[in-house]
Amino acid sequence: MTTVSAHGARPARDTRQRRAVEAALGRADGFRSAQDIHADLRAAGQRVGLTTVYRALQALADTGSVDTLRADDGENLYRRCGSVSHHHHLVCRGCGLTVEVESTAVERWAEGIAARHGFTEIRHSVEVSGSCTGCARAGSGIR
Amino acid sequence: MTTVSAHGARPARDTRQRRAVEAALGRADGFRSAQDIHADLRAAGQRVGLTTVYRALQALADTGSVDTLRADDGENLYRRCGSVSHHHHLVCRGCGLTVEVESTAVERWAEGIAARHGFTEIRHSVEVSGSCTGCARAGSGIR
DNA sequence: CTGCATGCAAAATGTTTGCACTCTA
DNA sequence: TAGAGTGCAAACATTTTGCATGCAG
Repeated sequence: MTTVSAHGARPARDTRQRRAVEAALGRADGFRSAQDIHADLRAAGQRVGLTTVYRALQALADTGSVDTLRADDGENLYRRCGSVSHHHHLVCRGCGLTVEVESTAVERWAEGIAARHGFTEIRHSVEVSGSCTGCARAGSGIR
Repeated sequence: MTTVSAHGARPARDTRQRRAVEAALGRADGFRSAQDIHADLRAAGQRVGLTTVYRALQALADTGSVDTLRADDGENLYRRCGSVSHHHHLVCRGCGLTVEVESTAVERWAEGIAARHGFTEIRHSVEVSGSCTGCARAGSGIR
């Protein structure tokens, strides 16, 4: 990490495509990949380049206004998230339903073991996935 | 995922390249990517195809004899791990030094919140990274 | 008017697959 | 000897980059 100023990046210019990406992100409930967003926009008649979607999403992530998550297959997923504070996700592998969960317990645990091993500049990622009630009932057509 | 029998896959045939990959994995301390292993072998004079390395690593992962981890940039990392039981990793972003940590606390937390939200078939991934004492001192030439 | 933003095409990455050949069991 | 394992090349999928053009500020 070379002098990265997390969160607060510069404002970013206000363009049609930028707004479109944000809107699409707002419309979605769960996490969406750049490609998903691109398809959504295209389906909605909005013409925005894939490259731009990637750049917009990246910019939003830098700002801290969207949450990032890496799917099991390596795809990057984004989601406009409600709480600004640090939190983790509980995602349904069946339908993508996402619940934001908070846990000072885990945070502390991470800090703790890291410190115990002499590590500094801690960063952690915690993802919990499963099958939500609906999908479990549907017979786990789980990914 | 279609009918995957986690862990105990079939024995796998004993070949030179298979052994080479396992050996390379054993030589390394931290996590290594398929490409890394391939380079290591090649450097050691061992001639093994990249494809084979990928396949061998995948096979080992299926067996459960190696740990898998996804790097920040999406690369898949592997490591021959000591404990067979479930555990997480504390990785140094500077040098790759890895410490295996166990935590029934986190396990329980994950199960708990998942259950609270009606989720079943829970799966979770927890990764903690930071800068180890050595690297911190060296002035965080952190990735 | 300045220069960040856009978008196309091309490049880069990491990983997988088709297929003929090799070698283990 | 049967069939798993190997390896090369080509296919793939996602993301990034070069560069000419467009538009916000």
